[in-house]
Amino acid sequence: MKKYIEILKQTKIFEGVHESEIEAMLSCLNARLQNYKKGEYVFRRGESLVHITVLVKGSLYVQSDDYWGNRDIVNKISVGETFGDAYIAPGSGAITNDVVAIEDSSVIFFDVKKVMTVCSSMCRFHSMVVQNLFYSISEKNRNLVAKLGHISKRSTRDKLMSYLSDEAKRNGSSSFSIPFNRQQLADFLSVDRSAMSNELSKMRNDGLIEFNRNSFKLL
Amino acid sequence: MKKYIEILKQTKIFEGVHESEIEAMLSCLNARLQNYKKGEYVFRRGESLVHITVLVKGSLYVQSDDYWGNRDIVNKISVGETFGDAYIAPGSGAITNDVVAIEDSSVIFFDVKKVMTVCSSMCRFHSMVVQNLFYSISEKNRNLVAKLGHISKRSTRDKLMSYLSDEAKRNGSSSFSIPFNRQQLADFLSVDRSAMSNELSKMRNDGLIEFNRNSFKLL
DNA sequence: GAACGTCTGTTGTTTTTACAACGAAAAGAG
DNA sequence: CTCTTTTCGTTGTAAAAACAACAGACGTTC
Repeated sequence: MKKYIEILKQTKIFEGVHESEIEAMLSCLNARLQNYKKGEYVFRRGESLVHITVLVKGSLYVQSDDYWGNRDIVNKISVGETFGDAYIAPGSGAITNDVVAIEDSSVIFFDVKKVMTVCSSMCRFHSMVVQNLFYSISEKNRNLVAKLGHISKRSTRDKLMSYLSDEAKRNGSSSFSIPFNRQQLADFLSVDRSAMSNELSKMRNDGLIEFNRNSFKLL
Repeated sequence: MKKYIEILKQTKIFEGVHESEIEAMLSCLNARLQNYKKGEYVFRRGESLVHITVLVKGSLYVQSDDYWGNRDIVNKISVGETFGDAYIAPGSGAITNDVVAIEDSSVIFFDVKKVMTVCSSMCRFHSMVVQNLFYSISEKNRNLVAKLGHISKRSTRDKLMSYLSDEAKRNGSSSFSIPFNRQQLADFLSVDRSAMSNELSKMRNDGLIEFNRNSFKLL
């Protein structure tokens, strides 16, 4: 597990915590490392979470399938990010989405009770980690609101424009790449893939955008 | 401001903090009370937030209007709830929604720096309030995910079923009232009001639901 | 109780999206 | 390189949603 300290050091929840202190916290917080093969489930809908989880290798999707097989990709988790944070508060109930490995991945679990309960020796780090958790979930919250902003647009074109202009702003450039292929983007925006492809072509014909595969440019 | 201590005591972010301690914190955290008439804006899109805000009287909508006047009601704020939490972390940027009073309302502002910075005399309350804030925003996060679950359904009927069954579960009964009129519900689910009304009628004809105004029953 | 404004349900029309199916391009495997 | 699989764009058709317009129910005010 020690080989991942370098990665943990760069995560949001350990921001401001020294490397040596992280190492000390690994045992203090009952840290546990778990590996997953591509396609394996880290969490399944309905489970209760009692750990703070950090992805230290690979990548994950937070997704949910409805009765009819429509897949909604809620989020993509990259190395250094935590996930499931929203469900570690008491009384949160079970998680409503699946978390699945897109590639071979590794996850570190921290005992949530140990993190939340202030002890005498490490108060400083505990309160700092809790504060970092707050900032982290704040950011996720804002991302969810942003996604809601995209999806709640009435037409497919507006959804695309909302998403693409948001990505352009995030990248600070009118040219950028997106982390989705067409099917994944369609799932993310909750629209039909072919209809979306069609709409993208129309937008290109209308001189609004240029694109090639997952590279886009706003005009 | 003291007359609202009873209300603050029952809020999530002051859970576990004694009444007398809250009173002490009011001045310590630079609390400020502000009143709003129905229709007045508490926050406008583009502002930067530097306060933790608690609604102590009335009710608010978090909403956003797009260029074409389509209104998306992101959330309804009731007495005792905090709002804007997600934007008080450093580097959050400006808020993306408006917050407007539905009726005459009162809001208490707390200095976020004072809350987040641990001082010597009141560490215990500070860390508790930060933890409570974390739990609070966790809950909002889950609500956003739930709303995303509704909206990302493909058809209007599925959106309604998703929302109504969620409300039924929340109320622990197949009969319940919703806090929206038709237009507001349509805005919440990002669909057309008349089309939604139409679909509700079809669902009644199909024996799925009964309803009268904002009272619903699942069959 | 009469007049007014708001909310809700209904209908017909237009526009948009979903769906299904297919060929071409790209990526990957052997 | 060749074969296979995946991804992407396109098209026609069917289904669904948006839109516009209106009438009845309900509430409020004077």
